[in-house]
Amino acid sequence: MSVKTRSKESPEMYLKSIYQLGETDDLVAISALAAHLSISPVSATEMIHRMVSRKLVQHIPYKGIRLTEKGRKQALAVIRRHRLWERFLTDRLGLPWERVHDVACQLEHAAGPEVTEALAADLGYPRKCPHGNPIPTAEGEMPDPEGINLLELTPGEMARVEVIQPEDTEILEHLSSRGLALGVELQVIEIAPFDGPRTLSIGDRKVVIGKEMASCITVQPVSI
Amino acid sequence: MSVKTRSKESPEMYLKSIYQLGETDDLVAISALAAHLSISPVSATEMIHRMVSRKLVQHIPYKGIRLTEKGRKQALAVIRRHRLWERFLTDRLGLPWERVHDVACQLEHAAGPEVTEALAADLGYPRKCPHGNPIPTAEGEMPDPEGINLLELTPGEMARVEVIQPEDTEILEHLSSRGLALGVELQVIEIAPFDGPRTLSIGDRKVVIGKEMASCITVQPVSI
DNA sequence: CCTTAATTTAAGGTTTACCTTATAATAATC
DNA sequence: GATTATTATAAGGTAAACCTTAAATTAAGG
Repeated sequence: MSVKTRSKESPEMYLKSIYQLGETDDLVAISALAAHLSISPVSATEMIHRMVSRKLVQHIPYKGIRLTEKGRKQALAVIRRHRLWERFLTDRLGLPWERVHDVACQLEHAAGPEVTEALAADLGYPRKCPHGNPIPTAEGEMPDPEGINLLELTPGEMARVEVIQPEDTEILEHLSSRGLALGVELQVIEIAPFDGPRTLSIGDRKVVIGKEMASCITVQPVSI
Repeated sequence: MSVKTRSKESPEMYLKSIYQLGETDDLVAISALAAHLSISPVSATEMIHRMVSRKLVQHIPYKGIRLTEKGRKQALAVIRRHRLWERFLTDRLGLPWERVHDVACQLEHAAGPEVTEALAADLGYPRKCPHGNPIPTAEGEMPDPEGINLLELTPGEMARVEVIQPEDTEILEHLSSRGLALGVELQVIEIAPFDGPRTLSIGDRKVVIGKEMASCITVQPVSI
């Protein structure tokens, strides 16, 4: 038996965040990272220094940070565990997909490769998490995401929901309550002037969602 | 997103230990607790103070400690989660029972009641962990253990293995490699003089195990 | 009763991961 | 080139859990 405080947890959160933020920008600003993790930039800088000394990230002062290959591998391992646990929670335990993120955040730090791969096997090697995000492979590769942003659709176009990005349960429940879910087919009815809120047709109802929200949804256009 | 260090982990380990040690003795010596957790008695005392202020344990100076009702409930909740995860790891992921304890130790801290009960349901509300220990109920009751200690058997008696207590993987693999496993039937062939090592007949082989080891095994006598 | 052993308290230290406030350095823009 | 905003560093603090060493207290046995 041993107690010892788990020290890998925080760095793993950082790795995940840096990876995610790094998908859009090559160099991630520490201030952006701090905001994403809801911590002060000073604390983030401190931690980055520790992670630099562990060769997990590369820091270009006044420019930003970037994962090293080692850091990238670790980040993908954490993301893999996270998304596999999410699948487990929905597929095996029947929890609603809107609510599995937070639990998976706890579980993701507690499972070595042996358990992770056994879990993946049990789940039938799923390729996507319940929100539609691709699950990194055991070899540390992130499959290319498919689809386009909902914002890119023009009125009249139809599409199938591929990814619902937000991690916040409240937001997801909001979207879910309006019929938005993975695989659902929708049609853009109208875009308010000046690139404003979208009016969508989902099933037999009309739903209006703001630009902010719409940008978090990835879709696959389908021919009418 | 939030980082913040998980502070419930250590107290939960203490609760588990105190519960386990409290099964044999009403009052648990802090030194015994410290030894069980591999920490210094001074550190243990410190933590006990914190737990007393949270009304989890009762401390009678120079005598020992005891769980309060609140502490007992929490301890049983942790043990329930632990044993359910163990069952999950063996039953669903196919990991060997000798090796699931450590992983379960990580998972036990990461699951609220919702997840725990969904897990219990998925597993079919098992009543015992893979080592034969009873799983506390969701209501916070610990089922009475059945069986007697292997030490109590006399030569010639036959019995079925009910519980294999040790948590150490090495020890468990040692026992496993000699054919000892839950449900296995054995017969006591001989007890060395002065209450010494036992020679057991398991299947078609003879196995000698020391008193220490034997005391960790609970059996159910079966008529010949 | 007195000594020994166990227990507790005190004092000071460590690590991790956070915080704030303030100053210094750099980048970007006017 | 000077100003502004961002970024970094410095300094000092907090909290949880651990550590050691040393002194004080209490229990228990001869």
